Amino acid sequence: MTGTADEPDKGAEVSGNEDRMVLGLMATRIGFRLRMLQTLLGARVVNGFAPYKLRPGAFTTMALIAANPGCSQVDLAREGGLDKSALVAIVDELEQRGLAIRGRSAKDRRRNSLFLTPDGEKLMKEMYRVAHDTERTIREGFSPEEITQFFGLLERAYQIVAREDLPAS
Amino acid sequence: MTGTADEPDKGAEVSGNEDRMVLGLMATRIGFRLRMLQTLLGARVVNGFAPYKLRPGAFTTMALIAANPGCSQVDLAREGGLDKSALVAIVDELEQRGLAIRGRSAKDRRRNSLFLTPDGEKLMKEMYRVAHDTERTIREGFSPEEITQFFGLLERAYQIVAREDLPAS
DNA sequence: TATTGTTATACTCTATAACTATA
DNA sequence: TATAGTTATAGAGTATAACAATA
Repeated sequence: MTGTADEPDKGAEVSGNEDRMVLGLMATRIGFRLRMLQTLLGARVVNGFAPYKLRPGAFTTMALIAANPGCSQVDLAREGGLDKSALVAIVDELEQRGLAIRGRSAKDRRRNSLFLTPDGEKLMKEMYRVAHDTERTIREGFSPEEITQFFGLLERAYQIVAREDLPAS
Repeated sequence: MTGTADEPDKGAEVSGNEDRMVLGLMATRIGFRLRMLQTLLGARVVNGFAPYKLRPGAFTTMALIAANPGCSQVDLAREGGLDKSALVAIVDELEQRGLAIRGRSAKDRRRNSLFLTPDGEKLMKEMYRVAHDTERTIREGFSPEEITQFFGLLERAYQIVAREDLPAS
């Protein structure tokens, strides 16, 4: 849009530090460290899941349905960090592929009660192994105590933030 | 596309567990815990940065330029987890707002040497406080030792994964 | 031949709002 | 009036490939 590259001070030749990068202030940002690690791991998972031709979120959705048979789509949206509208397409896909079933709740007929089919259970477990394998070397590089610490800190941090975001504080 | 909602077994009324959700297999997935926490923190940061009318990545870019004056755009892309093409728009914006300068490297004239202006330094520090504040209660909920552990584990996990993704293993 | 910066493009993901049916 | 599910749409972010300049 505004390609003015002929000012005297803009194209000036300068010399600065062209060595290895340091993180500076970003080193103390939890969100930044989280994102950097997740970007790398997420790319691996996308790669590993590619053969299954399922959209992102399908595996998480299947795993949560398996752990909570009969749950509703809003339950899944909340727990999986997605919007409820995004879940429609995911559940559509799972149903069309014969991996999940949309039943109707007997108690509240607005809600869908979601279940995995045997095929869905099987595929979910297979994808879990794929996903878990992308983190294998991290687990191998950590001691069992460190793994426990890591999950504990992640869980506590999440609870702190989630609790604050709920009420009208 | 295929809205067949009249099979007898699809709309069947069923009853399942409609209580609180559990994570099941997802509880042991590092990537899932990372994403859940980051989704929450990211929303806070987006919210806090809204008044500045800068695109996501602009703050990270400024902070990394400040820590590495004279760095190039590919340096920033690699360190910030972005594509180099995404950085063009960000640096364009920073330059147009008078927050950063694109100099030309004297050693390698393909490279831009990036610097923050005094205004850029000032704004970057202000935004750092905003971002840091979104994580305040996590830090307050952790002991100093736990904070150190948390960053240490995050850093080690990142190094493990990053090291594997580089060579042709 | 490889790399930096750039542009254009296509694609995906997400966010929003509106609508329905139920409560 | 509020909630669950659905749909449509617009917007933002990302990835890809191609190109020019330089190494």
